[in-house]
Amino acid sequence: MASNGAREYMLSKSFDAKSSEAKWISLWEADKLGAADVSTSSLPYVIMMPPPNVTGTLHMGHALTMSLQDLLTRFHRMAGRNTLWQPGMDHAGIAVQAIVDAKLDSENIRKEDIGRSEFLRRSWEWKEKSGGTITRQLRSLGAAPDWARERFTMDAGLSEAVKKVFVSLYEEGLIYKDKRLVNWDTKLETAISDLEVEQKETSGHLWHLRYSLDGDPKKSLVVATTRPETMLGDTGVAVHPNDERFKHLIGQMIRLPITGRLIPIVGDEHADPEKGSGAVKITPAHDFNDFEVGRRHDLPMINILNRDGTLNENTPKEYRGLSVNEARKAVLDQAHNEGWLERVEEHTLQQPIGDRSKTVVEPYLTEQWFADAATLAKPAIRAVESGKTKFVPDTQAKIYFEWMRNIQPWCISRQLWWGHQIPAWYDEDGNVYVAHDEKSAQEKAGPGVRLEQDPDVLDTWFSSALWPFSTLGWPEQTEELKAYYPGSVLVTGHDIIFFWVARMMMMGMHFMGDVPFREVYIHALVRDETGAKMSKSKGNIIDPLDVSDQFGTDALRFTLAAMASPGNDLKLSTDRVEDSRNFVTKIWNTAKYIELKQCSIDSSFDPGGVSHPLNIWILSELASAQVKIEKAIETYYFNEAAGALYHFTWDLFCPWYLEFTKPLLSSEHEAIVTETKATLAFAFGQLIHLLHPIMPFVTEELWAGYFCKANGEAPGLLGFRPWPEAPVVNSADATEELGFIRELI
RNA sequence: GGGCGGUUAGCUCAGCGGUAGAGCACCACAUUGACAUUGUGGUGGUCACUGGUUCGAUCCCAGUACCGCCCACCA
Repeated sequence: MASNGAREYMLSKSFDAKSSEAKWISLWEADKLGAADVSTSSLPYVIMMPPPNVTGTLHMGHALTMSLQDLLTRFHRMAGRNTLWQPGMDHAGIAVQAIVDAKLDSENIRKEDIGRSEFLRRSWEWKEKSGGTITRQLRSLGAAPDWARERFTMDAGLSEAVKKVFVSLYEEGLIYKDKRLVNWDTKLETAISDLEVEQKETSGHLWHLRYSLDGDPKKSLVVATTRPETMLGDTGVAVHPNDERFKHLIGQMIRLPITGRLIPIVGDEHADPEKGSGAVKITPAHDFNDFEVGRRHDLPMINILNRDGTLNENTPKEYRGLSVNEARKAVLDQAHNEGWLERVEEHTLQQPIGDRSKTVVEPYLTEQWFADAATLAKPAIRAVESGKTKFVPDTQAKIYFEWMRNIQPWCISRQLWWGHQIPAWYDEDGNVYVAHDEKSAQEKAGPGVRLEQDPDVLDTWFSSALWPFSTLGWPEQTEELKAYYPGSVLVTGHDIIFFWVARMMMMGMHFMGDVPFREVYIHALVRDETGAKMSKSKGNIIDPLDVSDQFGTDALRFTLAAMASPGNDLKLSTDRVEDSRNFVTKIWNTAKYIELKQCSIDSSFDPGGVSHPLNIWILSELASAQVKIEKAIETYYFNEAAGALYHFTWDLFCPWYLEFTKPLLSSEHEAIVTETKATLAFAFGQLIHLLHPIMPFVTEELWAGYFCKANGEAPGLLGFRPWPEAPVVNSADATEELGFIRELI
């Protein structure tokens, strides 16, 4: 090494995040940093990336979850594990269909006119474009999964898994067709699951309607309703069997206004004497409670709605084709004019809204495919009870249990085109043949029978539920499946415990006989400044790429890690990111100082042989910081790992140690100078390793830009290097001085 | 109605049985010294409230208030 002090700076004045990021992103990929090696014997470490939807762009929540997963993967890779971070994307059935629908709308094209195959072609086109955007964005967050293994939920292989699972569950009686009320999205014209319905508080009215008894128009009964238009489908009125006011009326008939239909008064405990008027109208085809009452009393079920939510041919002529709101007004007008509108009250109610379409959801009587979730849930519940899968933080397990123990049948069919078409065929008599493909369906049906495939597709979450094993090649018994199932940890937000975690647990237990992952780390949701969930429709998205452009990806990642304390949602402020950016700069300048002092890493450096108390001190502080960091990462206390790195660097290493090295390095004792230079280089080199999982870019840059060059080593990726041992120092001879230093600081 | 979480400095948040912490903001001082994307020092807190356990509680327990979220239901 040159010792004339005239050597030029190798490190630039400041860290240029943008160009550095571009460089390392492509180098990591070229050198296959993320590649899992199924043939190695080292212990696997597996994270299944929650596949982002192919819709739109990544948001701050993605930035958080991806940063944490990347951090974990990098840490465990350096620690010698055979890591697989499995990337991919989800076809997001409803979301994509809604987007393609909207584009068609804007071109004044009806999807029925272009047909299913053209619609699918356009959807794939969207997928290619949007999916490319997302993987680019993922890369720019520093994510280095095993890109060669990228999967899409509608890949041939994954579709194969979906068919296999459907057929097999059907044959086991765990998938069945049933005619019952489902939540119906009137805009997208499809069934959706309970989970896809949001309740939105709206102000409305409670209308009291007076119905006359048949044959005795002087006697009447008042019912209260928030939805008067549904009376066109009423088939009864219920009163509580013990309600003294009404019990004598049970069994009598009412002449329903407008339709003139005769409907019975029934006694049912659903009627709450305290609520409304005490008598409740029963619309079995358009209300979940009324459906049950209708079943108990064998009332007819009259569907009054078309698929688009307008009134159908089961209503009087003048009502047909009206929207629900128009029909409501018309019913009320008529009631007012005819004198049976008793009174009106203000009333707030929860209106069901489809989470994708943001339009009204109607309970709708249709035939749909259901999965027997209660049966599938049982082993999945036991797996968490017995600790085969652990939730972190463990309070999240309660939420899982609560839902799983009260789980309802899962409506898995959707009246969409984009998705996995249901592998069921019907003959002309409506008999159903569930089979892997048309050929085997034909075999089941017999020769010459005309078959038509079910036009519906499966709920997106049906294929996502298989992700932990379908991505590994299942149903083939691949090497990957053997090596990488079950996964180590699933990292996700609490908003999809029900949607996804629960269903992966069910499918994993059923088809693999084992849990899909040993731990579920539930991280915070990133919220906006008011604490509201960020969402496109609210327009409160903070784009992580903007933040990373402004402050650098390392700064963003460090901020997210520092804020990721378990259990709490986090409200992101750019002040914090700015501070992290300053931290990156601090690290950069530290490296420049070390370079200026011409320190270089000596691979034979032995921390135990260091004798100057200051050098012993910093190495022992480094060791204790390192232990903290390792423990914090292993227990998912990312905030503590980030905090320990920050504290060590900014409160100990820079202001104290670095400052003290200034006089030491001008010492006349060459041994002290040599030892101090070596310790500086060693400690900082080690620090770069410890920082790498959180801040991959600046650490790679420093490793290659200074440390490798200074040592004449071939620059290898820092990400491939082994996680260092914590230094062990021999402090026996310096106990007093160490005590003094610690006291001082 | 059921469940979960929160309440700590002006702001965003850590901490957690033994003189209350960070960053930002604010104030003062420093400056071509690795670093102005800086350094040093400072202002600022009945740790929501009320009881209890304890030698000692911001921390544990019980309750109250307010805030947020999830689930269910509302004629």
